[in-house]
Amino acid sequence: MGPKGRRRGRGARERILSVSQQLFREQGINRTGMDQLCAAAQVSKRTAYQHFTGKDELVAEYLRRFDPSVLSGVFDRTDLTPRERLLAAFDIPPTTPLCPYIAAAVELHDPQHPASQYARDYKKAVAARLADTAREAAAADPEQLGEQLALLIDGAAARTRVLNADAFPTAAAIAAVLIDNAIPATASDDRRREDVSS
Amino acid sequence: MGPKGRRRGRGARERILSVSQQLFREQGINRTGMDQLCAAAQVSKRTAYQHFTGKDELVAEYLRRFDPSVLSGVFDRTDLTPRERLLAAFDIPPTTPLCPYIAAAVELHDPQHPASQYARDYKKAVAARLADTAREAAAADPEQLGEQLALLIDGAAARTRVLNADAFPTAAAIAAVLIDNAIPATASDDRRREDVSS
DNA sequence: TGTTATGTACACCGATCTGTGTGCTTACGG
DNA sequence: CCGTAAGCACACAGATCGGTGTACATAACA
Repeated sequence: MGPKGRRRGRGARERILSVSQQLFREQGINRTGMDQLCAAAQVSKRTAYQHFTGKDELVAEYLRRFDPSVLSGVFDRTDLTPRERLLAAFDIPPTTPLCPYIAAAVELHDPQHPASQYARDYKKAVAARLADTAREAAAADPEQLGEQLALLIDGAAARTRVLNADAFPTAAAIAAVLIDNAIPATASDDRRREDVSS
Repeated sequence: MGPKGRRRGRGARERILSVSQQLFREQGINRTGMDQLCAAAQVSKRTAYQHFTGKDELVAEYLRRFDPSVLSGVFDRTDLTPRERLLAAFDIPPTTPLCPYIAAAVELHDPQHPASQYARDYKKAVAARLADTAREAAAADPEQLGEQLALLIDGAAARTRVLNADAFPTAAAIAAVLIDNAIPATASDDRRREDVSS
């Protein structure tokens, strides 16, 4: 239990979760078998099932490893004004096949599945964070703006997947309109970055 | 080939496609086996594979049976002004588990799959129809508005699925803002239906 | 009457899936 | 040095999957 023993594979559990990030995103959850996953993680199947009671638990745990990079990565940028932070949420699609939460909800197809429940919680949390930031930016109705921006993000993610083309710029354009409409022009930052290209 | 013979099951093909609509939507594509599907359609598996070369073809064909009810159902309403038609596209979520095109793209997970390709075509067609209607409504940039509204619809669909709560009202609110911004107030119809409740 | 589609019933194939059972190896801790 | 625990290799169970092969039944048309 303590941080004593255990050296063999230097953290089989970590390796399993690590390759889960890769394989579940690249191939999908259903199309990634435990055999392949364990082989890629250089872990025996027996060991995997000693760390996770089943694939369901593994999938749920896999989903819980995204917040730090995505969610916090945007909202913790103190160098940006709240208004800029809201827009920055649409600049994160460098190599995103599809929001894994949406993918999991669709693939598992069971709202009661632990992973589906977590996906729901996560989406609510993102909307809440957006609402908080909107409130910081002195938006008229922060909750509504947060929910609207969250919908835009999901729409861009889904549409990017189906069309195989980046839909985030479109979403960002809508977001700009909504933000301008919701935040009074007398707000703290009305300095524009129009001509400050590059 | 001709419309002559064939009486046994009175259209096995139709029954197969009919239950596909139900089962693929209720249970998902991957979780619906051909055995179950054929049993529900009261069709022998052998017959099914004489009508469709494989499940892939069946899935693709299954997706092609939605346009009439959804797409045309909204755009062909001549009783509405173009502006109202754009908004009416967000009033169609009576019993929609999830847009089947998004679901298929995620579940099949192969952009080259016939069904995925059709999903792409369909989404483009919807955006084009929205753009046409936007042009009818004298929008400033019809293509952009069409793409934006399409994104809102997809966002509402995805979010409804993940959160298990209807997200179309939020999308409709955004749509109203975008439409008001894009269509000059001097357009043909500036009659409001604010107080005309029920 | 007989031919030809069309469909049925049902066993069956090989592949793949999640999950176990079993015995062997390795490394650390006393 | 020896016990213990973590891990490995590997076969295997049981289920389900997509898809086929085979033999038989029915109905329309000649």
